[in-house]
Amino acid sequence: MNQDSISVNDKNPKTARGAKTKAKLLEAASLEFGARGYHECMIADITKRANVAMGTFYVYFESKEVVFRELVQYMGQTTRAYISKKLEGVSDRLEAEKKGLHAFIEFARANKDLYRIVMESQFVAEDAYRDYYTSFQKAYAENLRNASSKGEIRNGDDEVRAWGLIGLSVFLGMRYCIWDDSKKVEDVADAAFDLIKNGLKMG
Amino acid sequence: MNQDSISVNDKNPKTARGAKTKAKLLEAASLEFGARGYHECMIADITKRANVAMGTFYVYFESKEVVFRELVQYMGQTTRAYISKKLEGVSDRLEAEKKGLHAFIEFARANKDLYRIVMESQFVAEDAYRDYYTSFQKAYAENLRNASSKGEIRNGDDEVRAWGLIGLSVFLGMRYCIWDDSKKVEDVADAAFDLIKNGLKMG
Amino acid sequence: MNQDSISVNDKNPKTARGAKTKAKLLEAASLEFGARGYHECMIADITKRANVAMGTFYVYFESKEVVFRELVQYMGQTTRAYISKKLEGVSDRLEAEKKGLHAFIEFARANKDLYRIVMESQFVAEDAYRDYYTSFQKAYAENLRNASSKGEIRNGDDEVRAWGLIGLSVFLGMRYCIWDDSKKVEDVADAAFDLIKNGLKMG
Amino acid sequence: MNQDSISVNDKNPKTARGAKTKAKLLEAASLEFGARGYHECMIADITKRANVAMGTFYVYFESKEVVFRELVQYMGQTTRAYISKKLEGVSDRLEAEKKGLHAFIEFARANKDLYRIVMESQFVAEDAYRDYYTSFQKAYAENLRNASSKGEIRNGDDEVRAWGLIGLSVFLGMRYCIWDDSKKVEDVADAAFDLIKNGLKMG
DNA sequence: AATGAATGAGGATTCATTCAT
DNA sequence: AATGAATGAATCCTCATTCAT
Repeated sequence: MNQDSISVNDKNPKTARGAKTKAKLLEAASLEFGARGYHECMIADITKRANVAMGTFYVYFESKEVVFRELVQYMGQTTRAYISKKLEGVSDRLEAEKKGLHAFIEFARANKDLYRIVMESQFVAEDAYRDYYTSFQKAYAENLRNASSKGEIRNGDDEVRAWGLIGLSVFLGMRYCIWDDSKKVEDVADAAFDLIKNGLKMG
Repeated sequence: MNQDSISVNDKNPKTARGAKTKAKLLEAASLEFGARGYHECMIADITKRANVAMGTFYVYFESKEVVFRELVQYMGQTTRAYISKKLEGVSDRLEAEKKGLHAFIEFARANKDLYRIVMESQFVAEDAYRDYYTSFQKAYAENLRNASSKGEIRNGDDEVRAWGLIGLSVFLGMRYCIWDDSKKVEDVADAAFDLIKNGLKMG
Repeated sequence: MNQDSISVNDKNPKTARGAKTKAKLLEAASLEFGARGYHECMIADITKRANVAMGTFYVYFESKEVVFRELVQYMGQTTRAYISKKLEGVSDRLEAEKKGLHAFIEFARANKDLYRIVMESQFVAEDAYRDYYTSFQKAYAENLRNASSKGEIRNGDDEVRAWGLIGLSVFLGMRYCIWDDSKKVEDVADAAFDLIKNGLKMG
Repeated sequence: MNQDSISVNDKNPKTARGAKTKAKLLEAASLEFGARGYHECMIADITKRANVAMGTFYVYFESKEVVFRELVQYMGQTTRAYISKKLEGVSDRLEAEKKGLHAFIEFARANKDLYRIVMESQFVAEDAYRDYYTSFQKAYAENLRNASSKGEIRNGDDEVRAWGLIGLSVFLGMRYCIWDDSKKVEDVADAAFDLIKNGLKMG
C-alpha cells in the first residue's frame, strides 16, 4: 500500500465537470435524506434528483452510508463556521453562550434537511453523531471554563454544564426541524436559557 | 410486560396460551429492536428469539411497524405509571419536578432497549414519538402551573418551561441509552436541573 | 380399503347441528368466492362470515378447492332443476329453447355470486367447468334432435348448434353477472335468439 | 412481440440491449401465464425462462399484474391489426362479419397462450378484459350499422347484435383455447354464424 | 363438534451495488 | 466521466392447513 492509496481519495473528482456532478449529488442527497429519511430514500431518488444516471453515484461515493456521513460532517463544519462568525466581537461570555445557542438554532432552521440528517445519524452512523455533538460541547465547555476562571459565572463542572447546553440544542433543533412549530422554538430557547442563565449568575 | 395495557385490535389472543405467546413476542421484539434498531432487525430474529414460527408473529401483529408502535405506547404508559408512583406523597412541587426527572431517567435506564425504541420512533413512526413526549410535557406543565399559582415559583410560560424540561429528559435519556456513559448521566441531570431550579426560585 | 372408506364421506356432518354448520359455511363460501373471487378470498373470510372458528372449516371440507367444486356442482344441479320446472308443459320445442335460455339467465341473475364461481372455475377447476356446461349442451342437443326429427326445425349438426346456444348462455351470463348492465341482458338474449330462431325455422 | 406498441411507463428501456431484455421477458411471461395461469405462475418462472435474474423483471415492469395487463392490451392491438388486414378489400359487409369472426378465431388459435390470458383477465384485471371486448364490439357494431343503413341486412339494434357476435367470439375462443377440441371450433363458428346470418338477411 | 393457536413453505418486491460500454 | 442494465440476496408478509384441546 503506497502513500497514494492512503492520502488520495480515488472517488474525488479530477475535473471541473466531475466536481460539479459530485456537488449536484451531495445537494440531491441532502434534500432526499432530509425530506424522507435515510431508509426511505433510495440511491435512485438521489440520482434522479441530480439528473444523473444511477451508476454515476458510485463514481463519487463508496456507498449510501458514506454520503450520509459526509453530510453529517459537512453540517458540523458549516454550523461551527456560522456560529464562529456570529460570535466575532462578542466579549461577554454569557452573552456568547446565548448567542451561540441562537446561532445554532438559526442554522439548523436554515438547513432543516441537513439537521434532520444529523439527528437520524444517531441511528445510522452513531459515531458521526457523537463526533458532531462532541465538537459543540467542547466549544461550550471551553467558553464556560474561561468564564469560570474569570469569575464571571459561578463555579461548577463545566463539562457537565456544557452537555446540559447541548441537551437544549438537541432538543430545540429536533423540535424545530421535526415538529415544525416554528414560532415557539426561539421562545422555548430563550425561556430555557434565561432560567439557566439566572442560575449561572454570581449569587 | 403484559399486552392488556396495549390498544386493542382484532389480533388479540383469546386464550391464555395465546396471551403468553404474544407476551413472548413483545418481549423478543423489544430486545431485538432495542439492541439493533428497527431497520437492522428482522421479523425472523424476533420469532426466533421468541421460539415460535415466523407466521406466529402475524397472528398477533399486523406488521413490523405495528409492534414497534405498540412498544412505544407501552413505554409511555409504564413510564408514567412508574413516575406517578415515585411521586406519591411528594408535596413540594419543585422537588416533584426533580424527582420526576430522576424517575424518568431511572426508568429509561432500566428499560434501555425500550427507550431506544422511543427515540428511534422519531424516524420510524413520528406521531407515536410526538404522543409520547407530549404526554410528559402535559404532566410537567400542569405541575408548573400549580406551583406558579401557589406562588412557589416565578411566573412564566409554563407550557414553554415544560418543553424545556422535556428537552433535558430527551437529551439525558439519549445520552444514557445511546452513549452508555452511565456514570455521568445523573450528574448532568442534577447539574442542569439545579441551574434551572435556581432560576425558578422566587427572586 | 373397505366399502366405508369409499362410500362414506367422513367430512359429512353426523348431527343436525353439524349439518347447520356446514350449510352456513357453504353459504358463506358462495358469498365470499362470488364477491371477491377464488384467489382473493381466504378461508378466514369464509369462517368469519359463517361465525365459526377457522378450524371448523376443515371439519367439513378437505380443502379450499373442494368447497369451490362443490359449489360449481351445486349450481349445475339447481340450475337444471330450475329450468326443468320452467319448461314443464311447454310443447313447442323452439319455444322451449328460448324459454330455457331465459330461465338460465334468470337463474344466473338470481344467483350472481354462484354463477361467477362457475365462470371462474374455468381457471381453478377446469373439469368442473366442463362438466357444468356439458350437461346443458346435452339437454339443448337432445331438444334440437327431437325438433329436427319431427321436422320442426331445419336440419343441421345438433351437437354443434347446441354448443352455439351454450356460447350465448355463457356470454350472456358473464355479461349480466360481471358487467352488471342488467337492463339489457334480456334484450341481448332475445335479439340474439331471434336471429338464431329465424335461422332454425324451416325455410 | 415488440414493446413499443405497449403503453409507455418510466420503466421503458433506453438501449437496444434493454429492449431485447424486455421483449424476452414479455415473451416468457406470455408463455408462463398462458401455460399455467396467472396465480400458478411465479415471477421466478418468468425470469428463469427469460434467462435473467429475478430483479431484472422489476427493471421493466412494476408488478406481476402490470405485465399481465400489458399482455392483454397487446393482444387487443395485434388481434385488431390482424383482422383489419384480413378484411382489406372485402366489400360485402355480411361476409366481413363472418371473415372477421374467423380471423378472430385464427388469431386466438395462433396465440393460444395470449388468448388464455385475455380470458383470465376477467378474474385478474377485469377492466382490461372489458376494454378488450368493447373494442371489438365497437367494430362489429359499426359494420352492422353500415350494413343496415345500406339496406344490406334487416334493421335491428346494432349494439345488441354486435354483443351477440362478441358472445360467439368469447365462447369460441374459450372453447378452442381451453378445451382444445380444435377440429370443431370452426365448425361451431360457421354453424352458429350461418344461423345468425339467415336472421340478418333481408326478409 | 368446535375452537383458535401455530405452522412454514412460499412468493412478490426491494434496492444497494457491480458491470460492461 | 458517465451511463443504465443487470444482479440476487434480503425481507416482509400470506394463508392454506394441521394440531392440541
